Amino acid sequence: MTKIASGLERAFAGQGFAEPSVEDLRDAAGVSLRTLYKYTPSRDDMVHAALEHRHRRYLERVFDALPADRIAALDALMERVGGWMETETSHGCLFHAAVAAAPGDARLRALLERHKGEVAARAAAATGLAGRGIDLLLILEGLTQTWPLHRDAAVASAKRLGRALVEIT
Amino acid sequence: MTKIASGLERAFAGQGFAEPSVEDLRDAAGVSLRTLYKYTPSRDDMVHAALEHRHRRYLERVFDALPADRIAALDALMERVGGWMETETSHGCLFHAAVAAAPGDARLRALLERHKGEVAARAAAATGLAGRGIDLLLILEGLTQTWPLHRDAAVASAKRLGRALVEIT
DNA sequence: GCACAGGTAGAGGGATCATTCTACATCGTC
DNA sequence: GACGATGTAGAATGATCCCTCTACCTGTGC
Repeated sequence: MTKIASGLERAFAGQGFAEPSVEDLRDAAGVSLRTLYKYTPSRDDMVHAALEHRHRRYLERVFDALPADRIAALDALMERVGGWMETETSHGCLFHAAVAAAPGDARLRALLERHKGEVAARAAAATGLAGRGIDLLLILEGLTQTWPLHRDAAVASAKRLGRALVEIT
Repeated sequence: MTKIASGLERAFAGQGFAEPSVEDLRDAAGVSLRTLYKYTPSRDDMVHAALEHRHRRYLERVFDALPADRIAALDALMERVGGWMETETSHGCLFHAAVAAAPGDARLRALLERHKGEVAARAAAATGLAGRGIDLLLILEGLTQTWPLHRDAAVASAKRLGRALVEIT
């Protein structure tokens, strides 16, 4: 159920992965404990479901229908990530936070890898910078991490670095 | 006691912030529970002590005695961060991980802010790129986050972006 | 009108954990 | 060689948490 995943995502994004108890998660999901455990049979599964949901939402919101022009696409990309941070999360990347909270969970690590891989590929495709996926991912990661402290200045910095990357390509 | 802080740092870096029990932390610190609680009266204080210790070690290892030449300093900076990741942490930045684990802790957030501010200032000073602290911080954050997945390719990418930043300055 | 699939509310078990407290050992100093 | 400060070992406590289970409700197809 997407309503459950959506509620779980909101709870983890707002309170982190350690703090919310399963009863908090139940309230956020808006279902009973029994139903919650039916779709996500353990707390780890709740984390997983929340991240799967976020993955889809992130890709859609950040990469859909970017401008065709390369510079415009880069600028729009950075602005959308800034906008995502503004409305969706107060601090950093939820996938990295999840892995940091449970460093031993291989399933989570695989999900992180898949998420970042797809972000890099989509960024490279959207800007026509084939083979520069890692550079773009590095800028996006840097933006995501510095945004909470520097806000618009971080977005401006990411745009600057994006342009610089184009110039040396 | 620096021995306690050092052991705590090692435990949190290896197991994350949620997993290790206070008894695990006691073992890592190499003292008794009583002594541990004497110097760090709560588990939160243990986290704080570990991060203070890491802050000092990081600055020393990454920024001490960098080359005078700008490009050489930038390259060395990226390589040192890569080396730090290699030996000191398997995943991401410990300060961000700590804040992600306890999003409500204002003391932790202040420590993160201080740490990142000092990193940005030192990076700008070491490379003579005054006013470009945010750009450098963004690259360093991006490197730290992408290193676990891309290793040497992440370091190479950070060097490339550092050079590109110099070219447009 | 009824049976049933799937929902809610919420109490309870079993385990873990942070913190405190008691009892004993060690070591430097006079 | 005795004393006080400081350390160790580890049990006890009180709370929290994940997960299961019981008992009851609701809506839909026939």
